[in-house]
Amino acid sequence: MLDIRRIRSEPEAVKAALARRGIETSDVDRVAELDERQRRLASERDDLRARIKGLSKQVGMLHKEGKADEAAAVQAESRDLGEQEQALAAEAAGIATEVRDLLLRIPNTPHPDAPDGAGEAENPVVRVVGFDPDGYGEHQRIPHWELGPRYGILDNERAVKISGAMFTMQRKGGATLARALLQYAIDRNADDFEEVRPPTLVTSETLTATGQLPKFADDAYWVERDDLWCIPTAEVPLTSIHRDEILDTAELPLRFMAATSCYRREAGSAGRDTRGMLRTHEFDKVEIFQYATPEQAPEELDAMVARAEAGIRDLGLAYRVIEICTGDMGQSHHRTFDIEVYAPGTDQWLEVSSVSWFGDYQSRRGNIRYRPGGGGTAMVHTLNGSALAVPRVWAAIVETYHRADGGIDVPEALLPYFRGKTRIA
RNA sequence: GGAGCGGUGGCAGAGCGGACGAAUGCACCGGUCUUGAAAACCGGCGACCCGCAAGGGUCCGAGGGUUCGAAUCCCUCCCGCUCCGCCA
Repeated sequence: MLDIRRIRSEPEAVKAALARRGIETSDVDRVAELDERQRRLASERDDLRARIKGLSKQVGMLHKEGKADEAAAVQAESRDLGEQEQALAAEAAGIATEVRDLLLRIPNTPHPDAPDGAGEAENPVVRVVGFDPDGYGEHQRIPHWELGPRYGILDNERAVKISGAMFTMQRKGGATLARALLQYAIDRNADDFEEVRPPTLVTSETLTATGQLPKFADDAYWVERDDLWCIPTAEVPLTSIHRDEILDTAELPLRFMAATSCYRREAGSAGRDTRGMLRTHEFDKVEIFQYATPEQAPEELDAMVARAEAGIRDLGLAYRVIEICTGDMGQSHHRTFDIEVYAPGTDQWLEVSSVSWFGDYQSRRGNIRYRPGGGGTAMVHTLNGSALAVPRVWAAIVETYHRADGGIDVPEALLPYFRGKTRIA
């Protein structure tokens, strides 16, 4: 959520920033106009309320002095004002709600350094690491959706029987691999991030704080009977850990990580990437997250990208880092870097991590504050990123580590999690 | 799910229709004293909105209602605790 004061004081700058996303910005004007009206009404209401308070005190005093008829006259006057006051209050409250509803739907402004672009195709590649297009053998050019069934480590036919399209099931070494990747990602970030096992069913308030609601309700699974939502990412519960709290500035940055299942309806992409593990309704991911001061945020963003990157690199996979351009950014994002792993069998760069700085967009929604020096409170900044999202890394490993003579090796970094085995299959 | 009790400032906790944004204690900040610290004493100390300011307003779990006036009374909901029921 953008700061209403910023919209008041520099509406044109806000609109210019939003326009870089290629979106229509008339809502900003609408908000400014409604806000102005709301404040005027609220101010009139405040004056009335102050008069009523004064009159009420008089009534109390007059009663004590035994002047009952004078008191009755004042009461009558106050009652009239009360009716006016209620009408004004109702109107102001209605407009305030309207302003908030609009604000919740206006996306974050991109960071000045975020690259301009109309969409995905214009995301600049920041660096490519470990990639040699000619460095792969024929045996590595087989997609994981063929290798998986061949070695009995991926059984999507039965997953579909159990849960329907776009659900997957790993078995044997494939299941071990999926779990090992989570453990691996947790272990290598445990130096700086507190491990959390958060709830994965959350309330609407929680899903609103991070930005999925109200605009993207169709993308999430909803448990209607209890009005709870399945999290699309651990970002959601982690961000709300300190919702409606004022954080101790000395403790910032405050870092958390969690391995959870993530649930996505993929409503807009039915029929796309339906094979294998490229796009699934349910998958596991280790998320790293932090609350930081605005001063700390830029370097923490770089540090989180470096962590996510190192996790992929140390698995022996080729990857590239891209920066997300203004036209491709998520609603809540201020600045974002993605890491894409190279999967030789499918011959694709697969997004396996997205690391973002949200500014105070989420913390304003969630009312998460700290006390900067010099008094008062301010919104903290939030940052998060996938340390490792399992399915696509799984796919890249299975394809990359397929041996010419058959079988799939365990990447060296994962050996500690394979109970002495050196083969996934 | 049923019954009972409860939700007040960073924490504990009083207030139960009128001058209450709210006693008191702890914590915290500043000062006096001290070589320094502790103790003691003095002072300060919630968040938010509008306003250049003076000042005004909102907030006692949330939302409605009663009243001239609600932290205080009534209703609904949410959360917590205790007991019962059910149950990995």
